[in-house]
Amino acid sequence: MIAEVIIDVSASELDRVFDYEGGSAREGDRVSVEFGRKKTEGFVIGLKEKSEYPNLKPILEVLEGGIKPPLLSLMHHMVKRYNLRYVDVLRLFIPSELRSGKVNELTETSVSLNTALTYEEAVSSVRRGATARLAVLDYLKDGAVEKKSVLNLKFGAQAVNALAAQGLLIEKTDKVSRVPYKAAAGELAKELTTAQKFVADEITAALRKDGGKFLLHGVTGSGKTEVYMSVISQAVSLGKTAIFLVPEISLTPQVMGLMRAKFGDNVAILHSGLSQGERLDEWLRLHRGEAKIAVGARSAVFAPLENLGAIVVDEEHDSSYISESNPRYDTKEVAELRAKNDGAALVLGSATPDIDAYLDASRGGCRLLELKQRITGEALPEMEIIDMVSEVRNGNRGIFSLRMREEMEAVKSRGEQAMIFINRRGYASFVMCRECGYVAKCSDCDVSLTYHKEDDRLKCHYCGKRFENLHRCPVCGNARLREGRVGTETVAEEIKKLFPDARVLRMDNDTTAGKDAHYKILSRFGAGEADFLVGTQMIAKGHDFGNVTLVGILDADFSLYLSDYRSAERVFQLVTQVAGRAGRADKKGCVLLQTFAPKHYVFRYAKDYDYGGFFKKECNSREVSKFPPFSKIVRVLVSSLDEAEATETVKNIYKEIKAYSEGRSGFIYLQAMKSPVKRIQQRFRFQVLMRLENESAEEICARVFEITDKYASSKTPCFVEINPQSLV
DNA sequence: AGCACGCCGACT
DNA sequence: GTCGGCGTGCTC
Repeated sequence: MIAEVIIDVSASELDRVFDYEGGSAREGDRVSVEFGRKKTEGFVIGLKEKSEYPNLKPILEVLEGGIKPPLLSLMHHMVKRYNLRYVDVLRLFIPSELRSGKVNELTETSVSLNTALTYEEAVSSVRRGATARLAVLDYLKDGAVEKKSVLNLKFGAQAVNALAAQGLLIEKTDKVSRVPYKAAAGELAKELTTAQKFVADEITAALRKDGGKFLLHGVTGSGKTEVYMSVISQAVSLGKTAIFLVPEISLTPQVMGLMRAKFGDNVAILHSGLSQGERLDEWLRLHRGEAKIAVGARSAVFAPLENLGAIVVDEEHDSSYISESNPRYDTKEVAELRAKNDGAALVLGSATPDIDAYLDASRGGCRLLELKQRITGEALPEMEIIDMVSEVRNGNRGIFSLRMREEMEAVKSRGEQAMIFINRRGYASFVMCRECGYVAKCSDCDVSLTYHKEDDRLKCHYCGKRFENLHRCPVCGNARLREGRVGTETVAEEIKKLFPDARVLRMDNDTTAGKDAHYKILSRFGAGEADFLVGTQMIAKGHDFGNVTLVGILDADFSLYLSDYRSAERVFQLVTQVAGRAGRADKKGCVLLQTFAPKHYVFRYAKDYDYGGFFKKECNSREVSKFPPFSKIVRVLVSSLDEAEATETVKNIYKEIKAYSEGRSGFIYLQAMKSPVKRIQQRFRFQVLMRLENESAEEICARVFEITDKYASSKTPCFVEINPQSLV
């Protein structure tokens, strides 16, 4: 047999099939081959009888960790759908630890008495006075099996090794898995409510047949998690496997604990927070079929499982499901493909579904299931919109409205807690000269710098570069500098000013650098170590704190006016989610939302938790203006260190697409331009932006892929994004 | 991506 | 005369 091999080297020139003498290799095998005159690794993606090439080299070795057939078919889809390289997709399927070969599997040797001899015989063959050796034999006399490491520690390695050399002991070496969060425990789900049971039954019924797609729309606190758990355990009890996807940020020990408590060793956790060894072992447990449930962020959709029963996507609206770099893909689309191939049930769950997903459901593309009540039966916390325009008119130029301050005071005096949400980190979002208008900018990116008071430096939020703080304007020398807008740091400081004895915790990208930092901050807050938690969106994700009775949302209009068709949707999702943090358990909570646009429809619907109303309104306006999901936005992004080369390339690409667009329908909009952020990390960025009719998008994209690939080089990479999350 | 082959400058 | 610069082209 001839094997079609993709070489494991990430370069576009090499990303095609090379034929090898296959030997016993099978499809999906990871193999070692000679390529050129170097030994490399590769993946067998196909087998055939004949090759056009006369002298083929042989496959040298089949390595561990091959790709299972379902994933191989997924690879083909992804390569085509997202215009990706085979290698880049294949690499998603295999943990990097396995490819590098740097991380080894852990082994453990256990020791017991050689059963061919009796204890007495063993003792008699040991020199008298060899107390350590006799002690070892005594320890093992009743047929005990003990880890060698333990015996070594107790009696000394010398004694143990000597006995083993004499043949008095039997050594047995096993592979052991490093299982993360072993000790983690969570509260097991209570019995399902009627509503939960109904929903779970619907999904399980499909799971028994040939799958199907479901959108589970459930208000915050309606117990979606219990439904997921029930579905997954049904899948497992039918002898199938399951994947549970969560947004990047919510992969906390709490979630693990819950999963471990319910499924024990049957669940494997795949995420970046694990040590390399743990990651490899968890993956191998799935690969070998020792674990049947994979939990993780988006890349866990590629878990090496066969016979899938269910894929659950929690918080399906979350933007972390879309990979925006390197191999770009949409996890939900991939999950749908996988589910379809395996006849599995796909469950997308959210309190604020993605407009696309909800539209799909309302058109019958998938089954809509709803949970309208909180498990506790309580109402959702009351939301109050505070008009900051009138606040300013009344002379309050501070960060907090009067109402907010009162409520904060009240919460504090009752010994309860508050969460204050602001969607900007740092202290000031820009530093500007009052005299000449100079604004401090990053040297490598075309963005203004943010002042961080904590380390008295200016930071670039795009590339992370840090700069000395300015004390005078570098252009005119003026010392009068103005700091614009507030961020998490400013808010935290302001609270301390207002309530000098308040304990304030801050949570944003800057305070969560370390491993598990998220969790640490949240658990400190949960333990009542602070009265206020100030944070960016990361505080919004499903953590329950019973003592939180106030949620304050500052500057809720932050992104409403960005030229992004999705901004209203994002604000709605965020506000709803943040609001859901208030008043769980037995205490009534309230949500205060400060905005300069109190009449905006987003807030009107968010206030009443009226997702349906919002959806209708939003859908209408997008249909009228022909924005997704009623069209596709496609962008070709070109970047280069050399500005002239970048412009040249964009022009060429634009010209070809333009020529192609003429005399054919499907283009709503087509234009070449500078990217909104002209430079990032020293690279100049230009783009061709287009909006396409849904019907012809696929065909046009295929052509756009071709054109783009023609002009892409390593010096000036070009890539195509379909419905990008942000147009930066 | 590597690595070899191949054609022009400064070196014991 | 040779050692070595990295441009170009190939890898089943």
